[in-house]
Amino acid sequence: MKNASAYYEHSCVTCNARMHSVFSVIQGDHLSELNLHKSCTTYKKGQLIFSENGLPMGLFCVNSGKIKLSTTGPDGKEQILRLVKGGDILGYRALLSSDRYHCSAVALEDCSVCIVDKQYFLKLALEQKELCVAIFKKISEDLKHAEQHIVSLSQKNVRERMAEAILFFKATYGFDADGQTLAIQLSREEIADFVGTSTESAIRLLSEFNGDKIIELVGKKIKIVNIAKLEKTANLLY
Amino acid sequence: MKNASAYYEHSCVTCNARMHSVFSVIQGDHLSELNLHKSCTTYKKGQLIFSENGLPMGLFCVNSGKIKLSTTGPDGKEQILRLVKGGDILGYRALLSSDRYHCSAVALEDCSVCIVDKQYFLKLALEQKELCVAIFKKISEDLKHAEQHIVSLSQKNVRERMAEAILFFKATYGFDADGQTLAIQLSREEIADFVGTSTESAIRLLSEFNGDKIIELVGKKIKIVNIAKLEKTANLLY
DNA sequence: CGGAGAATATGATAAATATCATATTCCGGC
DNA sequence: GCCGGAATATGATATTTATCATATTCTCCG
Repeated sequence: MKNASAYYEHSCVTCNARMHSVFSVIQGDHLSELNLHKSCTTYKKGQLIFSENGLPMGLFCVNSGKIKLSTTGPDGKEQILRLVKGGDILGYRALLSSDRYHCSAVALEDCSVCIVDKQYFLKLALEQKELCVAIFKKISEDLKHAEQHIVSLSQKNVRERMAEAILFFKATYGFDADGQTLAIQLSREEIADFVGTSTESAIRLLSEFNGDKIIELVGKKIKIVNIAKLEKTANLLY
Repeated sequence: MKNASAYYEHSCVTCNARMHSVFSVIQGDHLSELNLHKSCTTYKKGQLIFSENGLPMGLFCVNSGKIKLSTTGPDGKEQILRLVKGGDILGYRALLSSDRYHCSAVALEDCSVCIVDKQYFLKLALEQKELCVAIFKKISEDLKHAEQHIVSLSQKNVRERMAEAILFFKATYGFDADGQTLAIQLSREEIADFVGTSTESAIRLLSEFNGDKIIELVGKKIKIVNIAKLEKTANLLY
């Protein structure tokens, strides 16, 4: 894979993704100031954006593309912890707690990402109350999701978790134009690393869901054909 | 159990627990102001402090005592998500994200807790930068712990998770005066609800660890007699 | 002090899931 | 277009863990 990241120009003032991000509350002069403290980069599919144990140099703002956040377990197995899309911020936890990254971020498809200077972001977060509130909300949501994930891993079987995962992929990335096919393509291994199961079990479950007419497997893509049954299979609480 | 909570007096200015909390950064006039916006309550062992789906009315600051944060899974089984002690704050996630509680808080032993007025806390958090930073750090740490819990549940077996849980209890609450016995007493069911296993499996594992001379079961209390072996059994990464 | 219900303990069995083995298909590079 | 390695698929088996059953012990309360 050709993996050279490329610099490109993109203004915060006109940025579309910003409007869906924590920075949507920033206006006027602060916005052009923000623009002066960031640079833009593109990443090719598969490329590493930052790495477990690394020190954060800035805050990543995803302009477009999909990114996985994952960490390596004690036996070297990957665990996918979060999935990120345009409008999301990335690497904020390590930044806000003066910690190293505990996840790696890898592009799931070609991405464009801005990097906001660390000091400037921290200053802005403390000065702009609306931004501060937005960050509180963002991190609180991530904590809530993580704790819901804990409950699922702890109390649901693999079949339920797989159904839940498919619904989560849908909630996060939505559908292709057909309104049925998931707009994200993950390998079976990646799905297993999110669900918390073996690759073979993940493959088997997807194949079963296919047989049960809950989903259809179109190449590597997943089409949801019976969402009611999928929700029932997921044994949802929330 | 007699469960009437009692009001009592306790000043923030002289509060010992405060020095280990996010409010350690508050000083001078702000401190006496904080004192005017809080009230103190005691809770008996087993008493509910707040409840899943409830609306937060204020921020809880634990003065003394131990508290569990747990949520109910899809089939009614309890999941313990966090363990809290003196100096910790409680209920901040719902407050910061204008959400309802997604956990219940129950006293594991007699507790004294202060409740800071919601509006005042939010105002103070946005005005006092040091407090804001402390909150960022606190919530970031909780997110990190939650994500480490996800990795364990996903990739470790019950034996490893049980060993890890015992080490976590030790890290959170420490030992009794003998330097070996865990200072927290949980039922086997509560341990199971933290580890993510059945009560019987939890009992069996503890009994096995006892047989392996890793721990000793002194009544309902757990004594760590071979911490090196316990750490090895936990298959730690971090 | 005694008895009832809960908590703990332990064995037997069933169910869920991982692991191992082996095809089959897919896909990028030549 | 075709080759080789990776990804996907599927069966057989082993392992882990939950569930069910039944003692035993503890604890609280009258």
